[in-house]
Amino acid sequence: MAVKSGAFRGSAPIFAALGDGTRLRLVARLCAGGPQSIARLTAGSEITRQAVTKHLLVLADAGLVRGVRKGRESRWALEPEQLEVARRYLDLISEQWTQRLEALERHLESMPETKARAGKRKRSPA
Amino acid sequence: MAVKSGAFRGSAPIFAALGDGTRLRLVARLCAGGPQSIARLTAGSEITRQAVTKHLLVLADAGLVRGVRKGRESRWALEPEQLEVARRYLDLISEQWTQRLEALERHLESMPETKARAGKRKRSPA
DNA sequence: ACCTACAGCAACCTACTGGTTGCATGTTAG
DNA sequence: CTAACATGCAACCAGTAGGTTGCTGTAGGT
Repeated sequence: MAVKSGAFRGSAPIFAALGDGTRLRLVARLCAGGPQSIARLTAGSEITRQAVTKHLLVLADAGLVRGVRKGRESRWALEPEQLEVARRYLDLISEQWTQRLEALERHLESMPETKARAGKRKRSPA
Repeated sequence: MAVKSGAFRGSAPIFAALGDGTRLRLVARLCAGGPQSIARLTAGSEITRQAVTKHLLVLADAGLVRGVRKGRESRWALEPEQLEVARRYLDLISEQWTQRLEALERHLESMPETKARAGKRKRSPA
């Protein structure tokens, strides 16, 4: 319920931004190496500087990253807030799922005699 | 470092699968409503049954969901393991980022006199 | 002043993605 | 047996995504 009501509205673009190997690598690099210029991020990568730029723009669009022009280079840094949003969303789903399981278990335990349909019980009660 | 070494190898496809609004809605529905048939998942959705099927297949490909044919219908259920993988990945990145920040702070505090470059100090030491 | 490195912009190409329609197949209820 | 239902499979289509090349602009070093 709670999961359906709006919390996820903004989450999909974040996941989509993280859903590309190259971009995920960029995020990891920015996380491990701190704010870096495009040229530095391109070095060691298999792709072109322009491709890196595009990916950074996608990440920025999702709010995962932010870049400021500093002199002749532009430094890009991780912006952890949206990352937290995604994390919270996954937490929410996980939690809701386990709640479902527990509720189901309780339900099954509360009516072993109600209809006494053999084969559906978890613990055969002697 | 740790974030670069392999942990993310399988994460990108998971994020990619979650990176679509329709699919995210499906996940939410499966989470809130439990295992359901395709027809039931299609009801209330704007798209075709076939589209739903395709999305389910994508989710299944990422290991997020699993479906078994039961009679004339096939019941699809959430598979929370891969969800956990994604969650752990985000945890890892977040943690690593805060560690970076703390290390940076310690570093700045440990050398206010080393070179004494004015304007970079956090607390002007009188 | 000049050369070089860093970056932005635009056009273009290929492949994949989300979605559709149409038809075939298996299953359950009468 | 037959009708209605739930799926599966295949072809097809438009739009977008990832990537490239080429050119322009601008900031720094010497």
